[in-house]
Amino acid sequence: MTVLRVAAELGYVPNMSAGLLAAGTSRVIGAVLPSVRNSAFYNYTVGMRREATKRGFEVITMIAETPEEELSSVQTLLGLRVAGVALVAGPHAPELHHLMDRCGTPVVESWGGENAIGSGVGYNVGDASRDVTRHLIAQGRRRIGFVQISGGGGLRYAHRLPAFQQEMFRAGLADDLVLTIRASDGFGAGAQIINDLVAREPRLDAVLCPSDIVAAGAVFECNRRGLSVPKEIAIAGWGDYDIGRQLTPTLTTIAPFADEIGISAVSALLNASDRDQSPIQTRYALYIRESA
Amino acid sequence: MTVLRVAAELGYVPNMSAGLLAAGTSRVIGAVLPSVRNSAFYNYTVGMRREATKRGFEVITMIAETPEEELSSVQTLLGLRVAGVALVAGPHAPELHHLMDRCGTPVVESWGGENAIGSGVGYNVGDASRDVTRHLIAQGRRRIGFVQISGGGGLRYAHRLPAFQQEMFRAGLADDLVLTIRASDGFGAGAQIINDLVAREPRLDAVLCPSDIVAAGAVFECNRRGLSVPKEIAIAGWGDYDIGRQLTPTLTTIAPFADEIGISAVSALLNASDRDQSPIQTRYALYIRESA
DNA sequence: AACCAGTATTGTAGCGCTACAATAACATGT
DNA sequence: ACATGTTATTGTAGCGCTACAATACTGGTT
Repeated sequence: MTVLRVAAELGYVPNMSAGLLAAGTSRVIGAVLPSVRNSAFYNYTVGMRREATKRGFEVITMIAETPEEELSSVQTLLGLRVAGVALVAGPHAPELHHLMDRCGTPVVESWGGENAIGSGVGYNVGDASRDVTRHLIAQGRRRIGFVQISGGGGLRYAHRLPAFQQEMFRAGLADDLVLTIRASDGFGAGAQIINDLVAREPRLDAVLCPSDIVAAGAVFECNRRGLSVPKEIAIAGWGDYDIGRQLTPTLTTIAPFADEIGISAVSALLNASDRDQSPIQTRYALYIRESA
Repeated sequence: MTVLRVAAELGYVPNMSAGLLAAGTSRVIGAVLPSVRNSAFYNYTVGMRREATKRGFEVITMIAETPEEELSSVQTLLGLRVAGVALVAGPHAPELHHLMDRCGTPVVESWGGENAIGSGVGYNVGDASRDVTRHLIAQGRRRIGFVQISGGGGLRYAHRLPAFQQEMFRAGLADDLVLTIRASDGFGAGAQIINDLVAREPRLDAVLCPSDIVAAGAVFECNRRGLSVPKEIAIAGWGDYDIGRQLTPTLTTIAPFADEIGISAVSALLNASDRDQSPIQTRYALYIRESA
């Protein structure tokens, strides 16, 4: 036993490469993230780490902003012979599908569900979108604008718009007040969307934003214009970010329970033996606060 | 050559463990981050990836929220026999120093500088703090509150308070309006600090916040109280986060050029052969905007 | 004392590569 | 034709571990 003490003293760390090479399995799982600027992805990693630690695994993450970077990250991870790869839904390099099919390493794709690579984990974005829309309609809002995100992130939320339009149609309301912004716009988009939507519909009385960040930007712009939220206009966010709780008014939003996605992703990865390919649904909630 | 095509077709990825074991070196560098909830750390990883890619390396990151997690992350990375380890300044597990000393793997510690493990990379936090303080004093502010962060993150900013106090003393002003908040408080801290500081000094005319997030919270609280920013009270942030540009008023802040820290960290790691242990100073800037 | 099942110990092949030695093929000069 | 230098090809040891076979010890039976 004392040999271990001395070993530790000397800074010895077992060579995982060798161990892995000999044993053929490692206790490391790899996650590829498309940027980590928002707390949702952060919570996702927290969930992954919690579940992984519980089962004696470690999580290493690689950040990839483009499909090409994602592919090369996955190759690195596969080269390291990780026990599993956790992907996030989004546009993938075409080779990636092929690679994951043949490599034999378990994969999950989170935040998407639909025709995922490997098993899918995510919450029902369509239902969530329906919930917010119904809530706004029930409030008596009639001219509701919808803002969607283009580019990579947009893919994760493909079901939002159809669900919105379906609900609007069912209520006999116009569902064409739709605006598309670039994914990277951050807070700055908020001002833009209020300008554009008001220009198109002066009597605009609600906006459904793709994230709390955009929603916060929209609230700032409404303040500048002297438009009162929620009296004259309702603003709904998405993602339950910190800022939504602190803003005046606090933001009504969809909370995606991102940590549960992480937990389920790791579980799916490590139970990949039982070929239960049915997508895992995680929970979400509509938090009704002051802004809508 | 066609064999490579077939190999790729079959989803073959070279086993890095084997290659590493044989060659003794990998082209992967490992970074350990203490959470990635703010854009500063994100930009840091962007810089690291840019520089690493340029030199033909990959970056894998592990997130560790406690010194123990950090230690175990480093062990995993060392087990993987990465080419270098990039740490972020903060409280480390005592074993970590010892481990890094003996393991022979190059290390850098970023965001700190002072008595770093391995080579240090960071900007001069003291100078930055001095700059903001001088700016506030030059504006005619006299009763300036200073908010610091306790816990892990606080260590990265240890030089802020002394620099502030030095400048205040030099200007003949009271330097004891100091408040300490917990690192994790986010936006919520903003309200708290305005309450506490005003209670201690009703004629408070400026606050130096530890982050733009806290500063934004403070601005929100001032709005609620009907305190006009910057007319009655100046609010300075730190970190140049997105929100600071979008808030009304926009936030005066310190921009740390985090991507440069990342670039320098990777350079230091890969040039570790030349034992140039002198800390690397990266740039920063005081962005004077509306709030102060 | 001889036997056997059960347990602890030691020894060794081999994981998939890379580095480099050994060898083969070739060009050049006398 | 042969020696010599130069480049291309092939072969092989070994990186640090793990899995498992081989062997050495137990203690309880007959």
